[in-house]
Order: sequence, then C-alpha cells, then structure tokens
Amino acid sequence: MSIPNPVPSYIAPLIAHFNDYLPMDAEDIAMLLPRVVERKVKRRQFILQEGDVCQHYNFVVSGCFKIYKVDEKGGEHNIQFVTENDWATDIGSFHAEKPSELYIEAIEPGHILQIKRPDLLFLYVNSPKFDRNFRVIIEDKFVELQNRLLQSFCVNATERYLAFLEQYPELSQRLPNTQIASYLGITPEFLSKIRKDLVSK
Amino acid sequence: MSIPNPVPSYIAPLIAHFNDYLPMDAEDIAMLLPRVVERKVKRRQFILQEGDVCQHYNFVVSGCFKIYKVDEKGGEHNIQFVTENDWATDIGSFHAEKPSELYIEAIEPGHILQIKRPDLLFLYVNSPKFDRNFRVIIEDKFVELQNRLLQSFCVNATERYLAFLEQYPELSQRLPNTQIASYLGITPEFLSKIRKDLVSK
DNA sequence: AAAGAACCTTAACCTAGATTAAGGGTAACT
DNA sequence: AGTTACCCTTAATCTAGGTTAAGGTTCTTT
Repeated sequence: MSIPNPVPSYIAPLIAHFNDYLPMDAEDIAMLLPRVVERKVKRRQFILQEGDVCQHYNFVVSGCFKIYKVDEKGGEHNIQFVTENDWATDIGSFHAEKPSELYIEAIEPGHILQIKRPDLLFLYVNSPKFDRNFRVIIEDKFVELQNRLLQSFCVNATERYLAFLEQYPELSQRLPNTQIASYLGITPEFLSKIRKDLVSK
Repeated sequence: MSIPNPVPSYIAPLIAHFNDYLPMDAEDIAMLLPRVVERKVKRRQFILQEGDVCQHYNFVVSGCFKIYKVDEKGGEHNIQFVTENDWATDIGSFHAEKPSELYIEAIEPGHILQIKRPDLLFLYVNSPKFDRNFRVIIEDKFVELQNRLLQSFCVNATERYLAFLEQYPELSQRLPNTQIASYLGITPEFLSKIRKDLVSK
C-alpha cells in the first residue's frame, strides 16, 4: 500500500496521537487517511445535539468543546471539556446507534477530524492496532470519569474548584466561570462566593 | 494447541462472557486457561484495599462486591456494585501500577476468577481478540459510569432511588439500604425518609 | 459606535439533604 | 441461646449550596 506524499498536514496531530499509544506503520496510516474528514467549527456550533445519533468519533485538533446534558428544568450540566488532541464523542450513542441525551458544542472556533462509524468498524476489523489504541484511550477516559465521580461524591465545592484549578490551569483561564461552575456541579453565584472567600483568606 | 478436556467447569462463565462479545476459538481458550486462577471469597473479605496496587482483573462468578472510596472523615461512598458475570477491578490502579484509592469488598461470599497483569498483557499481545473484547467491555463500563454521573448531576435523590429500583430490581432486594444509600450519594436516614414519603403517596 | 447578549458579583432568603440522637428489630458469630 | 454488631426508622436541628433579584462590566455582532 502506498501513502499519499505528502500526507495532508491536518492529519498529523491524529497520527501523533495514535503514536503515543501503539505506533502506526505505513499500512495503518494508508488505511486511516481516506477515512478521516476535516471539519471547521464555529463558536457555539454543535457537533452533536440531543436526540441525534452520534455518527462520528470526533478528534479535536484545535478549539474547545463542552459535552453537556440539559435537565428537565433547562439547566445545563457540563460533563466534560475537550481540547486539543482529545476525543469529543458520545460513545454510548455512537456504538448503540441510539439517540443521544447530550450536546457537544464548540466554546471556541476550532478544527476537528471525524471518523464515521462504518469507517471505524472497518479499521477495527482490518488492523488490530486500532482495537488496541482505542482500548487504551477509553481506559484512560474511564479513569478520568471515575475520578470525577469520586470527587463529586467525596469532596465539597470549594475543594473541587481548587482541584480543578490545579488539574486544568490552562482551562481555568480559557473558560468563563459559568462554564466552570456547571462542570463543578454548582451555580455561578455560588462559585462567585467561593472565589471571594478564597481571596479574603 | 490442545484444550484440557474437560475444561475446568469454574471457567465456563468467563468463556461464556467473552463469547457475548467476539467468540473465542480453541486457541484463545488454550491461551486463557493457564492464566486464570479461581478464588473463593468470604463475606467482608477485601480483594483490594486503599494503598495497594490492583494486581488483578477480577471476574465475578458468584457473590456481590462493592467498590468504594473512604473520604477524609471516614465516610464510605460506593461507586459500583459488581455481581455475577461482571468485572471488579480498579482499572486506573491496575494499568498505571499505582496505589489504589479504592476498596473492593465482598458483601456476600462468592467466587472470582483472577487474571494477573502480566498474564493479561500476554493475552493482549498474543491474540487481538482480547484487545477487542476488553475494548468493548470497557466501552460499556464507560457508558454506565457516564450515565451515573449524569444522574447524580441532573436528578434529585428521590428520582435517583426510583431509577435504581428500576434499573437494578434484583440488587435492591439483595442489598441493605445502607449500601444503596451510599451508592445514591445520600445518608441512610434520608433514604429512610424518601421511602416513607414514597409509601404515603 | 451602538445595542444587545453574555458574564460577574453581592446579598437576602430558601431548601434538599446532613447530622445527631435515640429506640427497636434482625441477622450472625460464640 | 445469648449477645454483639449491624440495620431501619423517626424526629429535631443544622448547613452547603440554590434561588431570586439587581447592578455593573465586558464581549460580540451589526
């Protein structure tokens, strides 16, 4: 199999990302290339809306996305922020081909790389490296999610905020406090109070 | 490769479990067999304690386990119950070989099948089916965990309790309310109140 | 440049759920 | 068979965080 030369430059971050796990050879890359589509996303644009089936694995090349759910009263609850070199997908909806309960929305303009379900299944069947890499990627995401659940159970809002600042110092600059509050599971008003109390100490 | 005939009967549930995903052939089973150890577990026995590295993937053949974290004040927070044909492992600790923050404890006496880290890595390297199967298993677990996080964010305690009864009718019979309360993120006293209010309606 | 939309903060008041305490019931080791 | 440990419930009191409302500020879009 031959690789287009040069490989389109927008794909480099994705290949680099896979190489962090099990390095890809020329054949893997040749298989991957025609199955990846680049897409530009504007601020506030959705790449997934409640009720739609999540059709793509979305790899974020640039920009910042929020994955959130809207409750019965219309309140938004951020479950995850996704930035450069990470995946923004509703895995449940994608694999079960069921309507999603989630929204994925761009907080900043950005670029993503999309792989469609049949294409990803093709990759899984034709090169075991993709099974391996996505297994490890999802293990990492599982651990991240589990830590988030543990924190929301075991730690109060002030400490969750401090932990967030420590774990995501860059995000805390990049995001409005309303979004951070939603991620922490509190109101913007209460976050404001926490911030005031922290300063006055 | 030849399979011991008969295959030890205690292993049947594990093979059946894998067959739910990508069916195993004789070679896969031959590879798996010598790497699985059966273990009997008594009520209240730990298969993982905080501070220890999680050394095994534990498949539950019978019994019921809780995975929980102890907070700074000594309170226990159940993050998951594990029963027949499911896995009870701290994936983060296992893969990173770091001390766990979690306890895994038997609520009932039971049997588990254990696979050690080097053995699982061997299986991953020597048959891509294991990568595939564990990828899908972990995807399912990720979705389960994500739904749990969504619920704890978007839904109040009464509705979470009702959802628990609906989703795990069997567990709600099998477990004391103290354990269910801990899973729901509330105190046993408050669960008691919820139950009373539900009855009086 | 103006207008609107989103964001941040403060403060008074409100509520879901925690805490403490106490009594009675039930399961499990000796 | 007895006793210890766990479990369930009720009720009074308390608190972390929510709600509402209002004023000021800063982005965004036209």
